Order: sequence, then structure tokens, then C-alpha cells
Amino acid sequence: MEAGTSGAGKRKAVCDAAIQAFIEDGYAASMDSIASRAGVAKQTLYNQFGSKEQLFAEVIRLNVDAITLSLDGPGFDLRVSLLRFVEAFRYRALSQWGLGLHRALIAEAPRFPKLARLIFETGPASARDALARFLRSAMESGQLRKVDAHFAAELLMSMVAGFERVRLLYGVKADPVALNEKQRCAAIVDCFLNGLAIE
Amino acid sequence: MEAGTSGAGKRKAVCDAAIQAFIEDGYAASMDSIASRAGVAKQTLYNQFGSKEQLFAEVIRLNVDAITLSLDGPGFDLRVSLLRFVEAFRYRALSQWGLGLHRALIAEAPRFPKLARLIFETGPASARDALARFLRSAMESGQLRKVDAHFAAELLMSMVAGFERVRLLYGVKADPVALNEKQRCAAIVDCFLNGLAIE
DNA sequence: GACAAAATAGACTAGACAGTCTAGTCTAGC
DNA sequence: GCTAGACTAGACTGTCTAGTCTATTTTGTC
Repeated sequence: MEAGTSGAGKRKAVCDAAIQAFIEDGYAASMDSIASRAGVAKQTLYNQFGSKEQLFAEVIRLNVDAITLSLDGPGFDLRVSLLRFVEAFRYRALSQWGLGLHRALIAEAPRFPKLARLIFETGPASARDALARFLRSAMESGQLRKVDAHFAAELLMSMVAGFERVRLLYGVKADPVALNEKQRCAAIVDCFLNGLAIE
Repeated sequence: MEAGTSGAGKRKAVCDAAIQAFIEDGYAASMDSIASRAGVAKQTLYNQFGSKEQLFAEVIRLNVDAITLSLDGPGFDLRVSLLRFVEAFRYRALSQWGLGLHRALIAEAPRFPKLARLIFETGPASARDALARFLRSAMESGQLRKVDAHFAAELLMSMVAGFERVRLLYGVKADPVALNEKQRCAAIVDCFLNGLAIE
């Protein structure tokens, strides 16, 4: 007898299948395909979630959380901490998983405005706020120029997941002569630190 | 007798209606709705474009071009030129028009990989290349630190249309205490110039 | 083993939509 | 005026999908 054979187990199997389907096909993924992926009858989806909209909202909510990384230690080296954040955030935003989720959400945001807002707040906005708190403490301890911390946090996140995320969303491969991942992260952090250096 | 009463005139009317419909509803916009928006019979769409896919590809192609702004003058002030670029690019990327086009394209990129690639090359990549050429000349004349010019161009474009574009795509209003547009553009350019200043 | 809750397959409804077809109208050039 | 070609309204086909329903089987609990 396998693990998810009824009740909560089935629910998990359905969520896994659904997020995968939504990542691949967006909201257009059919309930039939989700059911067959999960190895479950379609009726079970309706028993568990009521409707496609609720299933979508539920699995998206389950799969989004903030990056609350080890940004808080006060004694840490600024550059090292930022580099760790940048690498983690880059992985989140630019993995197939992150790109697919982003694509599905962006496409359906007009249809699900409340869900979109919730996801934005618990995802990107929450990560930005954590980063802003970290940057503010660095500003107060004289390691960075004093500017709007939220603005600075958004700037760093943009540098990581701006142009390159667009490129990946369009399905275009990286230029072979471009910098590799590590170099890119380091260059971003250095440019950011120079940009906000004490004059 | 109005302008677009047959032939090329109708075609223009259909293109206008179609791009508007795709911006609002994505590829899900129905051929019936496009026809009625254009004040045209559905058959006319098929006479002119053959299929929905071809209509989509055609109107997207018509509506994407590069920002080839006045970046080329050699004697111009670096900061002023960049500010002009940033403000123009910001408007392009963050207007309802730009956001809608972006949303529709991102959502359908997996279905239209060749079109997506074409659009990426003629749109963002082409703007990046123009900016990179401009930055390279600034580097060569000693106004900027010498780094990979493509990387630098992508960084600046990311700063403009990164986090904030995501926020708008999610339909979330700006934080009321945030910087206004002009301030934001100026802060971005200043951070960029500091980040790449000669040591 | 009996029973109740939950799951199953699969048929079914209702509606949306791409694309086709038809019958008839409008317009330009001759 | 006549004709060819484009346009029109709208009916129609075939397909796809969300969601429902039913009859049957499986599962966990006592």
C-alpha cells in the first residue's frame, strides 16, 4: 500500500501534480491532466478543492514563501552576506521552477487580483523587506551610504532577476561569451556596493 | 466612407483591434471578439491572416521594436544621456501597453518559441546592444570603469525594469512613500554611475 | 466480517472557441 | 450595367474543458 492512498496523502499527491502542471502549462492545464498525473480520479480534485480556481490558489500559496536567509547576523561581513543572498535569490528566481511559477502567476494575475497581491506580498515584497532591514543596519553602522533602504533592496533584487529573467522567460539561451553564474553574482554585488559606497 | 473600408485599411483595423485584445486578454482573446472590436466579419480575419497563430505573430512583430534613442552623440554628457535612456526605457517597459505585451508574450513563449526568440532579439536584446555600444565608448573615453559592456547594459536595464515591473505585473500599487518616477530614474543612474566609476 | 466514508472510472452536460461554409451584399474597374 | 473579388452576418462542425452524476470498488475502523 503506497503512501498517499487516501485523505491527506491524496491531497499532497494532487498538489504536487497540480503545481507541476501549472508550471508547465499555466492555468490552461486541464483538470483531467492534473488528475491523471496525480493518479487520481477527477472527482477527487473536486472533493478536495471544490473548483479549479481554488486548487490553483491553494497550490500557488503552498509554493510561495519568502527567502528569509541568514541575512540577520550583525557581525557578518557585508559582501559575503550579500553574495549569499544574491546566489540564493538567483537560484529561486531563475530555476525552471521559479520561472514557471512566475510565468503562470503573471499570466493569471488579472484574473486573480487578490491572489496575485497575496503572492507578491508573501514572496518578493517580503524578501525585499528582509533585505531592506539588513541593508538599513549596514547603513546605520556606516558600511553603506544612507539611502532609502527599500529602494536599495529593490535595486539589488532587480539586478539579479531583471534582464536575465526576461531572457529565460523568452526561452533564449545565454550568450556563450557571457559571464558565468558566480562571476555574475560577484559583479552584481560589487557594482551594488560601489554604487552605495560611502563617498 | 471611412478610412479603413477595404483591403489594407481593414488589415490595419484588425491589427489595432488584435493587439489591444491580446494586451488585455492575452492569447486567450477570441477571434470573435477581435473581429467585433475591429468592426469586421470573422471571415475577414481568416482571409487576411490565415489563422489565429499567424495573426498573433504578425501583430506582435508589428508592435515590437528597439529603443534606438539618441545615445550615440559622442560629445554628450554621460549622465544626461543615460537619464534620457532610462526614462524612455522605463516608460516603454512599465506602461500599460508595455506590460500587457510583455505579459502576453511571456505567457505564450513556450507555445511560440521562434516568435519569442525573434521578439527578444529585436526588442530587449537590441536595446541592450545599443546601450552597450554607448557604454563601451564611455569606457574607452575614460568616463566609466572598463567592464563587460553587455553586462553593464543589462544591469542598467534590470535596475529600471526589474522589481518594479514585477510589482506592476502582479497588479500591486506603488508604496505611497516610495520615490516618484523622476527621483527613481535619477537614483538609478547615480547608483549605476557610482558602481562603475573609475576607482 | 460489517459498515461508512472516500475513491474510482467513465459517461454526461453545457458552454466556449477555432475554423468552415453559405448566401447574399458592396465596391472598383471596365 | 456587368463582373470579379472582397466583405458581411450568421449558422454550423468539431473539439476541448469545467464541472456533475452514477454505479462500483476500495479503505479504514470497530
